[in-house]
Amino acid sequence: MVTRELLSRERVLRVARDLADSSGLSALSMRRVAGALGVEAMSLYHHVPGKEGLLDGLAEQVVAEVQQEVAGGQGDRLEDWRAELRHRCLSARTVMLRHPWAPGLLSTRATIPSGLWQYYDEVLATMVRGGLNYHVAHRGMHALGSMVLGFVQEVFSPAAAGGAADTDTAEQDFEAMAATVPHLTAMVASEVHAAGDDALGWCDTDREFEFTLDLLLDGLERARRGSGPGV
Amino acid sequence: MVTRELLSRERVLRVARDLADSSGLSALSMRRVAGALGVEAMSLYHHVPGKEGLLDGLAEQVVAEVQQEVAGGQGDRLEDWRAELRHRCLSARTVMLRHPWAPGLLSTRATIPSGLWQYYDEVLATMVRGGLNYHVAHRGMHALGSMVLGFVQEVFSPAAAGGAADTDTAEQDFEAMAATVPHLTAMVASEVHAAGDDALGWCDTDREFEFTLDLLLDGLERARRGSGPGV
DNA sequence: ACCTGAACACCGTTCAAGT
DNA sequence: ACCTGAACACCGTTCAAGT
Repeated sequence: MVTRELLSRERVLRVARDLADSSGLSALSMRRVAGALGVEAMSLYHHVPGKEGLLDGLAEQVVAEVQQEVAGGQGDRLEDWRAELRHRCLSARTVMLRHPWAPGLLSTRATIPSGLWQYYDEVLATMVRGGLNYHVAHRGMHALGSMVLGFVQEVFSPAAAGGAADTDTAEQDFEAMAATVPHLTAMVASEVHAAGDDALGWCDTDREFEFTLDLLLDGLERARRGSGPGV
Repeated sequence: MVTRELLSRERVLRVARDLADSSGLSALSMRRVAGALGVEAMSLYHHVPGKEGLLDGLAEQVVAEVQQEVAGGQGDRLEDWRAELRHRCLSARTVMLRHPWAPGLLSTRATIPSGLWQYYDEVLATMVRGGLNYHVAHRGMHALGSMVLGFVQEVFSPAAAGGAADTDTAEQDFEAMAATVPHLTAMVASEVHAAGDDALGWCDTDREFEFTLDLLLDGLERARRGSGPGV
């Protein structure tokens, strides 16, 4: 009889990632992952809270991989904020090309992978360091959207996943947030204050959408006139 | 006994859309759709080629709905290309807000909904009419990406859906394309010619990604200096 | 032609049982 | 504690049978 390596959350997620890489997301079943580990499907439940939990773990793993890629590409932090964000987007993109299923996975998660808060806080910090005020930075976050994750989409729309949006969360642990994602917290505070009484309007998605749209259209107009980024 | 309305592809798709609206994409099963129609699951196969075919039909239906929204919003074609594209993006967006599952569905289809070719041809035509040459227009198509569909993502990455990319299709029915999507055909021809010997490089996705990225970063830099679109 | 019942090969997950 | 077998409630789809 062969001494089998012990099962673990890490081992389950690693095998799941490899299976997705080789056969696509749709081939990811509990039974299939278990099979690849030489184990019964039910054994997975001791290391992962069900299928949805496994997918959440996979999403977090991808975010971590992006962070590694960003850090690995260069030791020092780039001085120019645009260069830094550019590096981040391109690094993220190589990760997404490695895992073509990742954008689809990330965009359908009902809950945001925990590591992503920190990631976005870093993106925001880069903008603020570059001299963007919170308002412009806020729009910048929407505009770059999931470009900082290496693909183009409004990353998380829980409604799309079939779940209801949880609007309370943001306020709920506001203080806990301040410690771990200081820039995001400050931005939200600043934007809510600027919105005045209309607290719900602090993140007017329609307006963000139009901002991004105009950014692109204006850029294309400049390219048309031959003064855009290297064509 | 009740005289039952005859089943039809249209009726199946309509009920499927309503079911997705009310319960999300994950609730869409052949058995559930059939149940909503008061019929057995197997009956659907006479009007729709399986589950995947039903989802394809749903995707086409959404594209058609976008076209209707674009046309309904205004009788005449807007004179300014930017205003026209802006109208298109915002119209598409209201459709996506109506069907939150649509972006996720569209982005995971293995084959492109047929109506979309025409739609994109119209977008391209608008750019060309506006004075963008094919090269800039090509980049514009990538930059606006799925914004013209009301959400932000590189729309179709068949690889993400678990299927292999079909690189032959584009050349295969090139001549048939010329009739139905003249602008797209002309653009492809122009870009392939410009790429010279490196025929594979006519659509260098990496370069398109960077172009869009720089468009956004440059726009944000302008906003930082206070000269961007209305902040 | 259109619809159906039974059947097949899969799912995710629960639960009581093993070690 | 960790893993398992059997079972349950679901899937998509095939196929022979009905009308």
